[in-house]
Amino acid sequence: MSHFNPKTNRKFAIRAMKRSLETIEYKENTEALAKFAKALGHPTRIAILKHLESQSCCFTGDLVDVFPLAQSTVSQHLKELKNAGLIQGELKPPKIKYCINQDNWKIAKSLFQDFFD
Amino acid sequence: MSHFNPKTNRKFAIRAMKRSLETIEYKENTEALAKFAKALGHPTRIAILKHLESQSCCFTGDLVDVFPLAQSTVSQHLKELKNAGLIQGELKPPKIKYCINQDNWKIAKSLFQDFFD
DNA sequence: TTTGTTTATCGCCAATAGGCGATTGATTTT
DNA sequence: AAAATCAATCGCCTATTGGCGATAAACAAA
Repeated sequence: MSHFNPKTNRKFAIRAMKRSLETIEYKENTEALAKFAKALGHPTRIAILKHLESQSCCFTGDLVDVFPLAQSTVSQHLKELKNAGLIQGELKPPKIKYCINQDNWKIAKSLFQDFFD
Repeated sequence: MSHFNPKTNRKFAIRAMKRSLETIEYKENTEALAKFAKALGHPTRIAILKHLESQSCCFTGDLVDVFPLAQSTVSQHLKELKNAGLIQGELKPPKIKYCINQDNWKIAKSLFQDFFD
């Protein structure tokens, strides 16, 4: 089936257009995995997590010293890792000690494992 | 150490400001892992890869039928997966058959494995 | 109470991502 | 040669990301 576009003087295919306004239904693990992956999708955040793994825990300020980034930028990355559930902050006033969230870390680990067979 | 801001009538801390215009040096694997993770950071792309795993291979059109997304949108996701090296396209004119790129898949798998201990 | 220390948040900006319809280009089929 | 099929790309739009400096908020220390 085709139609004619007088403006361009060309044929064009009729296509059934779609709109994803009907929010897509994914299998449950799909979105969880994508969320973890997205949080890991920046080299600075990978590096932060590696640092937390080796140090077990650390303060925001420690990371600011490690990376050539503004304090606000580091804080923003920490926020994203926290929102994804990969880390957690413990108040040690006036500092905050960040650690890997072991429960979610295990979940993420197994989601990636399953995904890659 | 602190200074005084006459505009706001407040003290403020002096902070050594940083600029990351000096492009950051990460360990090699860090950026590779982040790149893979970024490509996996969208549920549609996860779903596409799961589909490719189960079917071994498929055409763009098949995916357009599976997802309630426009053909151009699906094509865009495929492009990103291809750029990340996770899939590859084989010409079967006039179609294109997409498959998992097994070599890079193995690399990604081991990077994630190592990362999660 | 004031000062200093530490971290989060705000406002701004530029760049990227994600979605779409329309179009193009390649290739088969008729 | 003409028509149909298929996938990539273009242009457009909006939303999100990533960076920064400045400010605010919380608390310890003096």
